[in-house]
Amino acid sequence: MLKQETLSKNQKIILDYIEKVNEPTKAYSILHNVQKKGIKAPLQVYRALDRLVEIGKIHKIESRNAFVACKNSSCQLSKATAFSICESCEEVSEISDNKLSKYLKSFQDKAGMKFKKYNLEFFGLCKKCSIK
Amino acid sequence: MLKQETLSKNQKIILDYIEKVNEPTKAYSILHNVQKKGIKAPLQVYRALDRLVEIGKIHKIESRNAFVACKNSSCQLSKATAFSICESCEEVSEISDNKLSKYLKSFQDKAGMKFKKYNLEFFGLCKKCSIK
DNA sequence: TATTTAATGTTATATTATTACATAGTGTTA
DNA sequence: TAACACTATGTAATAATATAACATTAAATA
Ligand SMILES: [Zn+2]
Ligand SMILES: [Zn+2]
Ligand SMILES: [Zn+2]
Ligand SMILES: [Zn+2]
Repeated sequence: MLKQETLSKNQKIILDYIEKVNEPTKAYSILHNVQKKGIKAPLQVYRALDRLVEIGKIHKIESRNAFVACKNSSCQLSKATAFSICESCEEVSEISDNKLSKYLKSFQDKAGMKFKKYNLEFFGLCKKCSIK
Repeated sequence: MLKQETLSKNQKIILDYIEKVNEPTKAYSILHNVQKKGIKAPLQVYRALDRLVEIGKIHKIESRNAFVACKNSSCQLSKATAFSICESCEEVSEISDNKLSKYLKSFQDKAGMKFKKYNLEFFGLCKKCSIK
């Protein structure tokens, strides 16, 4: 049985906002920007974020404590994510590379640990920032 | 010219503690445990942590906001890190796999971004937790 | 309907991290 | 030595991120 696909009111409001801004967004910035829609407390934001991450609609950029909408048809429910992050302008893009994801999904730990998920973050300078 | 190798007093105290506990440790837990050594404020801990990360003596586990000592001869100064994390017991180990690091170091982004650093975190169940 | 599961609302609080400013040590060089 | 730069330190206050606890409501399902 699949996880529910229909979003609740708060979940919709928050996903809409994240998709609209189209760049990494932080929880409290989301909160400030959706207060006019009736969302008043951090917890309402964090609960929606948790759920949206769980169903793969958004991802958390761990090194930045920020959230982005998934650009990659929901990444098999958030199990395999990779991002490039510009250390100058903080632009983030989701990497969609079949070879890379195959390689990582099948990566076998020496200690025999079985992996269910991974998150990879690359850091560097984006094209714009590297010519500056 | 290489970054300075000699650690300051606070840096030594904090690195010693992290190496001793030998598991992911959080900043405020470090603070509580080194107060008897004269470290009184969060900032003293965070400053030392920043420096130790910079010189590759420790790494930050981004998804856990925790720090571990490097097990891998300093990871070329923190530029290329990979960890496995057990979602049940929270055990973390640093992955040392030549093929993996070669593959990731040479990974070429489609947008032409040049990477200088990466961090990879795998999640799953460790051996102990998977037989439970 | 009765039950249970998911979502919401609200207040308070915990946890993680930084700003700002003052001071002290260390090495370099004029 | 004096002036300077640089690194590290000390301290207080506060910002930013995230969760606990508890009450209520809505939706799903048996
Ligand atoms: Zn995705
Ligand atoms: Zn950039
Ligand atoms: Zn290392
Ligand atoms: Zn485990």
